[in-house]
Amino acid sequence: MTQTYTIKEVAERFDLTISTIHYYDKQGLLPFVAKNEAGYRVFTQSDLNFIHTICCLKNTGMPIKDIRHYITLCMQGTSTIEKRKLLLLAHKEKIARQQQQLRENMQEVDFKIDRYSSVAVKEEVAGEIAFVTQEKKALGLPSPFRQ
Amino acid sequence: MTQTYTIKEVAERFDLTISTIHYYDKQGLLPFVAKNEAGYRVFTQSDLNFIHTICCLKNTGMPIKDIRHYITLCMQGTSTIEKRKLLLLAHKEKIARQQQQLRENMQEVDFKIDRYSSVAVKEEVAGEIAFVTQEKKALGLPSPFRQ
DNA sequence: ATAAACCCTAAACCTAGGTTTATAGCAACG
DNA sequence: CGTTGCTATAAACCTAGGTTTAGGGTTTAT
Repeated sequence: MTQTYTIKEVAERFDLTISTIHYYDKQGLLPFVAKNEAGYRVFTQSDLNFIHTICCLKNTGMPIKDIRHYITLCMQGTSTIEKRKLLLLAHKEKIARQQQQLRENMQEVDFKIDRYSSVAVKEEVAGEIAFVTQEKKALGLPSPFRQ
Repeated sequence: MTQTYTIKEVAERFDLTISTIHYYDKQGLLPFVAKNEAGYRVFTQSDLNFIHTICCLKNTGMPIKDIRHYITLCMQGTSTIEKRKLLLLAHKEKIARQQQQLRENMQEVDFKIDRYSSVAVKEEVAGEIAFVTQEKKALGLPSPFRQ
């Protein structure tokens, strides 16, 4: 017999809550999930494949309405293949920009950590405080430190 | 004379809106920004340095309350250097996990794009649809395609 | 056959991170 | 000196992405 999964099993497998799956269904992300006579959702293996894709898009910051658009295209058969590809290519660009952004900011954080790891860090930070204070003073403004 | 900047200039430089700067100030992210006699914010060069750091932390997903904590530590002088360093090290780990997550999911997206770029894509997708439909049918469930 | 565990929907609620609106005080230009 | 533009605060409003609650069926284990 073909295996099926309950909503609880799916939630555990993808580290989602049952509520989140309900929410995704209501948002039109799970049109492929069927229900049994009792009205319970019945998840098949291919449903899990779709949900894996949904999580992948979600984890890379795609908004729910765009994921819905992608899934809707998938449900429309082979005629939408080119559209799906373009949608994913555009998303790939977005991911690449996120990666670039993270790389740049990671460098800044690393730079600060390095500074905080220097043997002369106390002197350096004290010097910075002195500079800021002097800059403010020259303008007749109060120092922001030790409030 | 030491240069200063208006809120508008700061907003433009960091690609924020004036409202966002007001909001950040209200959230305690800008305790270092002084005001002139008229109550206008006066931004110095070192204020811009702090704001640069704030944007860097924000762009890597640090929540506002954590940024506020970091800034508060900065305002308390050299005694908090170790705490600041630990805070940034923890954040660096979070960035690294985000990078790992993006890398993995990017691979999946690439894999899908490759599939959609195959010469036999139409046959492959049709086969997938057939498989899903058969799997559902075996369970007495309807096919989700072409709704 | 009944308690415990599980599933359903609908609707209210929540949080983060802003944005908008209303009202009013300065500033700079012609 | 008035008009236009910039700035301020407070408070209401907004959006995304869920979460919680309420009320009610279903399934499973004892």
